Amino acid sequence: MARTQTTTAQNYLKELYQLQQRSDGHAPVPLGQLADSVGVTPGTATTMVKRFAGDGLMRYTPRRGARLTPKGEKVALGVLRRHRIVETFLVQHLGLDWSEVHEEAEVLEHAVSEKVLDRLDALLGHPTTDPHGSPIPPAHGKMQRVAMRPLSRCKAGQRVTIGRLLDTAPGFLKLAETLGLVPDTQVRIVEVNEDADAVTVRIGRRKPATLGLAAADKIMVSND
Amino acid sequence: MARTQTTTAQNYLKELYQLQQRSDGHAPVPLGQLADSVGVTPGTATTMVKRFAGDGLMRYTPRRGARLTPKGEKVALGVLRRHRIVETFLVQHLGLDWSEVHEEAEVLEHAVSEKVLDRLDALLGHPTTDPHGSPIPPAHGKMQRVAMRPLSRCKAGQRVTIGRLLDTAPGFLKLAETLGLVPDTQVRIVEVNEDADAVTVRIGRRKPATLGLAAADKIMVSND
DNA sequence: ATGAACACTTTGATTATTCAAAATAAATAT
DNA sequence: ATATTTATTTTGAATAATCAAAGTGTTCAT
Repeated sequence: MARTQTTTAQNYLKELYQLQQRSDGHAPVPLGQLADSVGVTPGTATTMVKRFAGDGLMRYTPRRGARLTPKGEKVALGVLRRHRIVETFLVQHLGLDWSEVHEEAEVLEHAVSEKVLDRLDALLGHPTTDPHGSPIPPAHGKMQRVAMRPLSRCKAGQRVTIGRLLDTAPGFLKLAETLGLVPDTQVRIVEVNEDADAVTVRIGRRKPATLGLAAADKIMVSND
Repeated sequence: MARTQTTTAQNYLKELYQLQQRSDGHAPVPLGQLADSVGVTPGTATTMVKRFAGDGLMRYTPRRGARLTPKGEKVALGVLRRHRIVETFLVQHLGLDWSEVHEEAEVLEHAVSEKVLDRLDALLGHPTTDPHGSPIPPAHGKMQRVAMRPLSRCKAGQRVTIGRLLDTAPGFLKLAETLGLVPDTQVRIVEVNEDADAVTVRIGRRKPATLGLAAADKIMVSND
C-alpha cells in the first residue's frame, strides 16, 4: 500500500522519473543524482529509496542506482500531470509569468485533488503540453512521445520549431522569453560553432541571438 | 521567528481563531476544544500550544486555555483569507459544489502563494465573503464585522436575510442548499417552537421548511 | 468538605524525514 | 597492481508531530 501519497514520496518519484527520461536506456539512476534532484544528502536518498523499493515503487540495486517500477511510474506521471496542468492554469488564467510558475506548481501539485484537477483540465481545454512545451501525461493511457532534438545538435541553415524548454530555472526561462525562444516559434539556425561552444539562431527578421551549447542543449526542437 | 509557516502551525492558529470568535469575550479557549477542532488528542494540543506560546503566537495559561497574540492572529487571518478566497474560486470558476469546497480549501490554503492569492483575488473581483457567507479577511487592515444573529433566535413573523452558514459539513450545506437557505436569500420566519426544538421558515411561495434549533443555530441572518 | 467526574498535562514511545560524519566499495590514475 | 579519488552506504542523532496511558488538578454534587 505504501505512503504513495506523501509530498516527499511524490517528489522522489517525480524526480526519478525525469532522471530516467534524460539518461534513459533502462540503466538505473545513481542515487547521488536523485539526491541532487530532490535536494537531500546522498545518505538520505539511500534510506528513502530502500523504503520505496520495499513499497514496490522503485527497484533498487545497491551501488548502482534505482528505477521506477510500473507502479512507481504511474504515481510519478500523476504528479507530473498535476504539475503541468497547474502551470498551464497559472499562465493562462492567472497571468503569471512562465518563468515563475514552476516553483508555484512544485507546491500546488501536492495540494490539488483529482476533482479540482479535472476541472482545471477541462477549463484549459485538455491541453497536451504545459507552457514550457513539456507534455502533460494523460489521465489514462500512455504518454505521447514526441521526437525532438536539442538545438545544440542542429546544423547551420536548418529551420526548426522550438518544442520544449528542459530547464525550469526562472533565469533561463526569462532569457529564453526575451530572445523569443518559446515553444512553437520558428527559428533559423545561423551558425553552430563547436569551438566557440555557441549556436546562433534567428527568428524572423529579429537580430540573431547566440547561445552557449550548454544552454542550447536544453532547448528541444523539431523539424519545421 | 518560529515555524509560522508549517501547515500544522497554521491549522492550530486558524482553529484557535475561530474558536475565539464563537465563545468570545477574551476568555482563553480550553485546549480540549482546540484539540477537537484540530483533530488531535488533548495531550498533543498541550504540547503544541506550549511551543506556539514560546514562539509568541499564543498566550497560554495552564489548565485554563489559550488565546492568540496579535502576531498569531495575523497569521490566522492570513490562512483564513487564503481558505476563503480559494473556496470562492472553486465555486465561481471551477463550478464545484459549495458543500465540497471546504475540504478542498483545507489543503489548498497551505499551498497558495501570496502572488497566486492576489491573482485569484483580482480574478474574483476582490470578494468580501466566501460562498458560505463568511467574511474574507482583507489583505491589510481589520476584518469587517457584520452584525448577525442565529436563525434560532428569530421571532415568528420576522423577515430576515440569510447571511452566513457556520457549519462547513457537506451534509449540512447540501441540506441548506436544497432548502434554499443560502446567503442573500430572504426568508420569513413562520414559527419558532422552543418546545418542539424547531424553527419553521418559508422562502417566497415555497413550501415551508422546518429545522431543529441546533441546525438553526448555525444559520446566521440579518434584518432585511 | 470529600470523593467522583472531568479536563488537562506529563511521560514515554513512535513515525517520517533529514543530516553529518564515518565506513566501504568502485573507478581511476599512476 | 597499488594508491588516490569519488560515489555510495551506514550509523548515530536530531526535529516535528503525534498517540496512549498514567498522573494531576478542578469542579461539582452530595
